Amino acid sequence: MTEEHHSTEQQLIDNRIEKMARFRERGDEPFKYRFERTCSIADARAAFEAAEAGSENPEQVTVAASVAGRMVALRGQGKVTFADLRDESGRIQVFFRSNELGDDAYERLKDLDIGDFLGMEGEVFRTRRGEVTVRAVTYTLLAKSLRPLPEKWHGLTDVETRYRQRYLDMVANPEVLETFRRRSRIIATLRHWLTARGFLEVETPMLHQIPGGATARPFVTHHNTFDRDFYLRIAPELHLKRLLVGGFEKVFEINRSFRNEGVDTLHNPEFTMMELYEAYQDYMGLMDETEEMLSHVAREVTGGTSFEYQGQTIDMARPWKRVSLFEAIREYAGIDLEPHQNDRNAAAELAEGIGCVIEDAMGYGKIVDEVMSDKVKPHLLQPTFLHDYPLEISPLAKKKRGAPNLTERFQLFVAGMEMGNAFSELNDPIDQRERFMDQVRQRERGDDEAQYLDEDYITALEVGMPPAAGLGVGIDRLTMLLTNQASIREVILFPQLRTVEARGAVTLPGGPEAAGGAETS
RNA sequence: GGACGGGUAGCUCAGGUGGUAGAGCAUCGGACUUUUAAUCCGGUGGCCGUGGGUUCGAGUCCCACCCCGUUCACCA
Repeated sequence: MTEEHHSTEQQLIDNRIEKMARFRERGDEPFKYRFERTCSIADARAAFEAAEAGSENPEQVTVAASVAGRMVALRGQGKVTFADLRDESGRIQVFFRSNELGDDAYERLKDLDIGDFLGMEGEVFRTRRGEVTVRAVTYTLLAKSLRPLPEKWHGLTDVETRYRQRYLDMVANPEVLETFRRRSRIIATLRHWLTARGFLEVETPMLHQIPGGATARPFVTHHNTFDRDFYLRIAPELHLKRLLVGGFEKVFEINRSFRNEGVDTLHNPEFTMMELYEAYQDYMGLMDETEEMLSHVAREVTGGTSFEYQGQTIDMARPWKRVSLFEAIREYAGIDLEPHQNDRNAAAELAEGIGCVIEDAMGYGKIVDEVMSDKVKPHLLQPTFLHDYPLEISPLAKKKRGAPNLTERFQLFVAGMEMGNAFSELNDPIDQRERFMDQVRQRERGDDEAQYLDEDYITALEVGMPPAAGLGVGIDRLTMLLTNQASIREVILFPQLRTVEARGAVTLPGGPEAAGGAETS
């Protein structure tokens, strides 16, 4: 052995590079520029089957077709070779025969590998074994694949590789494509439903000077020429409501928010939210609309309102259960926190009595929230609205009519997951300032998730915002529900994982050392 | 951050009590003109996650660390 040590993987790659080089030596560029297909693979199959069905001699039917796709299997058998070709529409068997292609072209099949993209002109026919197949009249290599694909039978199961190299996951596990098609359809359906009802789709900043609209820790980033820090938004809420001040009456945004919190099966640092705001509406009216909208989406993407989620049957048919937060706590936790709104310690004692972990820093609102999360949420399998939340954990919601310690707020739960959050929007600037000040006091007491005072937002409310209701829906979780996935990472194309040292890693431009070096405009 | 499970060939996985690292698929060579997890014959291929330690000897035992998954805590 005179050569230096090569890994198995490198040997497999070297083989393919040599094959690629042979194409070049023959003057056949292994990475083509264009190929004229006459049809997709699914259409080729459909056209053939239609012709066959309409023929008196079905055995003799052939249909001409040019198709292209990735070769995903190869079965050589001497002077004939079978392969499987796949495009986005489906898979079809292709057939190469020595005496039809000629010896030279047939020999060159040896320089093809699984994973290569091929284009071919051929005749669709049915083999003796009954499989619809394209017989190649000519074929051409469209793009060479230089790395081996995962094994054909077991595919790719290693979750880490599936997430880090999603393209391999997609090639090896076609059902992954289906999950993300459905995600796209969920979003398209929502968008269509909203725009059809007069909602205007808008885009508001993701770089915020003051992170607001939610209780969460933000990511910090830095603008060089302004020489100041920005925060990646934790919610679009405050900007969307400024648009109601400005004169839009129905707006929505579907895009990413970022929260610098833990990662688990329900949380990714960047996630997609749909938020909508509707002037002259309140939270009860919005509950009706939420029901209508989401049951419509479920029907559009699953074919019905009833479907399986992780072994449970979920039924999204209207109407959905509506129960006040305190009633739900009485029902599922067996304690009544409602009478203790001015006695935080009594509430804490009751909560601890049923096994909840209550910290000293937690106020009444957080205790209620804790009990709900711990004892109520897991029971809410069928779509359920909990409504009327404590004031102190709802700083952007209007006080409930006739119950000023509560807010007109609801959350939607399905399959034990929080899916949505909504309220009658607080539009009294004096009240809003007080609520913000209360948050600021909580922050000063060490709660780093408490909200910041946003003076400009108060100014906007002072200009005047119409009564309105707003809703946020977690699109990733909605997608989990409607694709029967247990982890949020299965519905995010490129979920965030810890970085590992990449092979051939390069230093990124624009880093601290490179600052000022690269002029880009 | 804690607990539990995992990391062995390109992929999927085996490797009782420590003793030269295995299979299937893929790959390479050969046979084969209707196969489809094609078949048959032969071959190549390994920093056993990383770094220490114990030992004559470590994939295996000990310690630390890295990464992934589940879960608890926190959160949406």
